[in-house]
Amino acid sequence: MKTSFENLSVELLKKEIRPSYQRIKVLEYLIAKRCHPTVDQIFNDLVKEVPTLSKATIYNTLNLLIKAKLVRVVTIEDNETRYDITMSNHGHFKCELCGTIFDFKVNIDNFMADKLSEFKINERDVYFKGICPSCLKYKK
Amino acid sequence: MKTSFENLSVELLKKEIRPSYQRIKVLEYLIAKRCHPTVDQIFNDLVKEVPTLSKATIYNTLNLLIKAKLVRVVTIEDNETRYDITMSNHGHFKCELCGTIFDFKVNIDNFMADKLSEFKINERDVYFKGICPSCLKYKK
DNA sequence: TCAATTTTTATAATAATTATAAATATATAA
DNA sequence: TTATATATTTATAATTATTATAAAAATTGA
Repeated sequence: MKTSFENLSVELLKKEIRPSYQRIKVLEYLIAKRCHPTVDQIFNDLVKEVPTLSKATIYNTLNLLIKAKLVRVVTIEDNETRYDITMSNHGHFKCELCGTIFDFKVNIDNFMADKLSEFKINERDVYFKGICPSCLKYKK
Repeated sequence: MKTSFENLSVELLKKEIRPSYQRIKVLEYLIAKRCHPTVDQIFNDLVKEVPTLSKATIYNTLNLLIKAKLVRVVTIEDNETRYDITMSNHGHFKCELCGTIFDFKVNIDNFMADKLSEFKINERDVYFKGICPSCLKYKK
C-alpha cells in the first residue's frame, strides 16, 4: 500500500469510505510511522498538523478502518489499546522494559492446531512479551 | 493443580501470598470454572457465596495472582479483560457469534521465528477469532 | 446557489480500573 | 490470653478510556 495522499484516497474508496482529510491523515500516520500507536499518540502527533482535530474523530476513524479491515487492534496489553495497519502473517513482540512493539514474521498457518479443524478462523494474533536485544545489552 | 482448599493454600504460600478466604475463592473459581471470566463474572458469581465481597478485592487478588504467574490475562478483545489459570502451550479461540472462548493446544515453541533469536521471550499468547462449530451448524 | 447528507467537533455520559482511607481480620510477642 | 502491629478487605472517590449526542462545518448533487 502506497502512502501518497491520492493512493490512500483510492484505498478508502475501495472500501466505500469517504476519503476525508482527517481519515487520510490517520491512515497515512499508521502506514508511515508503523509504531503501533495508542489513540493518544495518534491524536497528540496529528493535532500539531490539524489543530481543530478532535479525539472523537480518531476513535470514529479507527473504528471505521477496523470494520473495513484496513486496520487491526493490537491488544497485547490489557491497559492500552494500540492500532496497526493490517498485514498478514506477522506477530507482535512487546519489550517489557522499553515498551517498544516489534513486528516479526510468523507463519501462522503452520501451527494451526488440529483441534480447530471444525472452527472457521477469521483472525489470528500472536503476541509475545519479553526483553528486546538493546534492553538486554543495556542490562549487563 | 488440585482444587481443594488446602492445596490452593499451599500453592499460594509457595508464592508468598497469604491464603486469605477471598483469595482462595477467586483462585478456586478460576480453576474450577475454566471459563475465562471477566471481573464482573467472577464478582457476580462469588458474591452469592461471600456477600460482603468487594469488587476491589477481585482486582487486588487478580493482580497479585498475575504477578505470581498463577493467572494470566486474556486480552483477546480490546473492550473486555478476561482471566485464565496459567497453562503452557495453549491458545485461545473466541467465537464472534456466541462469545465463547475455547482453549486449544498449540506448540508455541515450534513457530518461534528466527528473527527473535536475540530476544528474551517471557510470554507467548495466541489468539484466534472466528466461528465455533455449533454456531456454524446453527447458521445453516 | 441551495437543500440534503455526511463528517467533525465539543461536550456529556458511561464503564473499567485504580487509589485512598477506614474497618476488619490475622499474626506476633509479651 | 491480651495487646499491638501488620495485612487484608471493604466502601468510596478519583481517574481514565471510550462511546453517545447534538450542534457546527464541510461536502455532495440538483
